[in-house]
Amino acid sequence: MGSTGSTEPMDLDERKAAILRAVVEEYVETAEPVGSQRVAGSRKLGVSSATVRNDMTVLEREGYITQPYTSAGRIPTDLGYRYFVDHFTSEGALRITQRRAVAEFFESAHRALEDLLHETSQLLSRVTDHAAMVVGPQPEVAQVRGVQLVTLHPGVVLAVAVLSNGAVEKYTLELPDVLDEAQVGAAAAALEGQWCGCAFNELPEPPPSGDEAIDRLARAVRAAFGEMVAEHPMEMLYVGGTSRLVAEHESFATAESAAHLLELLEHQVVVVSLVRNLLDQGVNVSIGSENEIEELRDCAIVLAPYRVEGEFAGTVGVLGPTRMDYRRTIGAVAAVSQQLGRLLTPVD
Amino acid sequence: MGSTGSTEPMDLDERKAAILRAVVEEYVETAEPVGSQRVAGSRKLGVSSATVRNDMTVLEREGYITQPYTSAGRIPTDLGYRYFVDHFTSEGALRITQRRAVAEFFESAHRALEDLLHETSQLLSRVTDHAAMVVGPQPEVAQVRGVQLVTLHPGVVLAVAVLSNGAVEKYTLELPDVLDEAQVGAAAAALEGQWCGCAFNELPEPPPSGDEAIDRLARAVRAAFGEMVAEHPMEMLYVGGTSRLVAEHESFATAESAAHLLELLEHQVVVVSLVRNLLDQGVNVSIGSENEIEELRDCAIVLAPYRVEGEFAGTVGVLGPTRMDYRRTIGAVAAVSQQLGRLLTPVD
DNA sequence: CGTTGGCACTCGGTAGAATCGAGTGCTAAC
DNA sequence: GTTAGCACTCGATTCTACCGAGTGCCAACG
Repeated sequence: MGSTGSTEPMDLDERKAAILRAVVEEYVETAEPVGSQRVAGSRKLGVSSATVRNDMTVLEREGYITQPYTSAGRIPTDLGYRYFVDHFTSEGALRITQRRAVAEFFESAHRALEDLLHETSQLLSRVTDHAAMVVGPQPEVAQVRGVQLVTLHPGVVLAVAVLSNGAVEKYTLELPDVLDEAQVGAAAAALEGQWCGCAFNELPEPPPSGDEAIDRLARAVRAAFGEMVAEHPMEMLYVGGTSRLVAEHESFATAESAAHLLELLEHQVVVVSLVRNLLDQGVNVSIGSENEIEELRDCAIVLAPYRVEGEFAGTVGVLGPTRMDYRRTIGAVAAVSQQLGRLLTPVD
Repeated sequence: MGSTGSTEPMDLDERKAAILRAVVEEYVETAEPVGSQRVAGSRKLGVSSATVRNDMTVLEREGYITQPYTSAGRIPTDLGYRYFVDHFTSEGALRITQRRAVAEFFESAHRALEDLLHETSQLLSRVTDHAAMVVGPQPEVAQVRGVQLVTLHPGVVLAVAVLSNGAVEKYTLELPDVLDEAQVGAAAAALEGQWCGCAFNELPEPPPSGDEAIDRLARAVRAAFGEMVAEHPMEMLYVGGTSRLVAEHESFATAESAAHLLELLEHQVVVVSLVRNLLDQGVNVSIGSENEIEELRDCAIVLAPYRVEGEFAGTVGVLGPTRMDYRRTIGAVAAVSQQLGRLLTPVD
């Protein structure tokens, strides 16, 4: 377990690592600064509290733990949590009840994609006791399977694209021309013919037909879809269990910070790109000050991508206080991401 | 103003009404129990604090105000707020800046329906400083304008219905049969032909074709859509500005209650039916204990339906503490509902 | 030299006492 | 019916004393 040998700066001798581990676990459980006695007593280290104290001063000097005020117990720093996550977290632990909850959920899951993802976020939140996020599959890489244009009112056309991942993209267009049904139908047929099988983020120019009004419509549709792809990172974001953020507020500095978090989570664009950035760097757990966003200074984020047919499809994750049970959380996030990917992979 | 004459139990003589009004306004502003001096002083009642005290004991006996403990100032009861809302709220007041914010928002609004409603909820939240809800147009009453069936994988078909209000309903079907493109297309054409123009909640039985597999698919689609309508009250709910709930937590008993509210707001079904119930009874403002739901005991709900082409289409509303500025809130909700309805009404 | 027991010291948290003051109810006079 | 005066109430604030978990350091020990 305690990795020995390497001269990496992030390395501690075995006993110090065990002490750090004890501090983290104890603090996560009790939310109170943990003293040397508690560590020496409840853990089978076989050393006295004085020895633990000595090691603790070293751990503090190295930045793994800190004391909230002189002569109080120690609490982990972000660096301490980081060490814990990197070293003591390999076997994700998950209570049986939780594991069963996840399994049951995915057994009986039978819904539209949006509902499924939404409820997945609630499941993950329930299992981890933290706020949960689910980023839906990227529609960009999905292929177009159908195009439909519907006249809602004269001069107003709704463009609908059905994608291979089950998502439906749509855009309401207001047109300069008023087209009759036949013209709209012709445009739809032309687009569908050309776009079926194409990736949604690379739609080719529609072929010119005889009719200028039809072509104008077709080009408008393409422009609208192109803009959708470009503008938003269009992945849908589902957030569940935000109430846990405020229930956890003991762990946060003020109630205000919880409010800030809630506000942050309402900005899909921000969250989606945050998640994407982290994952691009290969990060699965981001702790406190490792986050660049100020509001997340007291938070930890645990992410796991899910795969469909071997391809990266989306991400599930959790947002909670740095003082969280990382083993359980990581285990739960991993389990859910895996099951979700499995469920979304067509069976045949 | 102070309605005179009628023998309704809910009636107060003019001065008592003025005192009640002062208590509400003062308490809403300061969040502190208001005493007789403050009322006598800051208001031009022309009576002494002793007189105010006498009236206050009456108001308390009648249940309009209460004191949190002996010999403290008075705070309004739910009944007191109710009287205030019913009598002093007729002319909705709205600050110029807010009114402009609403106007600007709806000037530049150009989005898909979902995005629009979502952002409307955020607007309303910003303007009122409370959590805001927007219930989307009911898809049931909308007419079908297009039907499409798309084979996602062999044996898995996505059924899509485009509705006249711009909404798109979809359902993923898993089939016993594996159909080829021609068969799926035939089924889609049959359904589209028969359903176009029909209300989404009253889709007729598809006509039998020659092919049993096609008919099975068509019936499955109808069953799926029928189930969607029956199961959920399918109106989409958009909630914005939940962070205000916890920012307001001074007004709520505990931080827990804020957590409960957040959880409640995540259950679309509950909220939608709550809103519907209130509105069915012609209620626009529901205060504290008037709500049947326990969690809303400290909350007030302010609602306003919006109309499209004269028809009831949906609802916008606000959820905040009972201690809110009702005049401003009611004004804002009314303004937003009106503008939203106007925007959704086709121009020509 | 690493480990351990002993000990003086620190400092947040809690409990209790004293105080303050806004506000009330009541009574008597206007 | 209204008002001034007055004794009284009670939450909020401040101050004090005290407790005790926990530390850092030192001297002794194997």
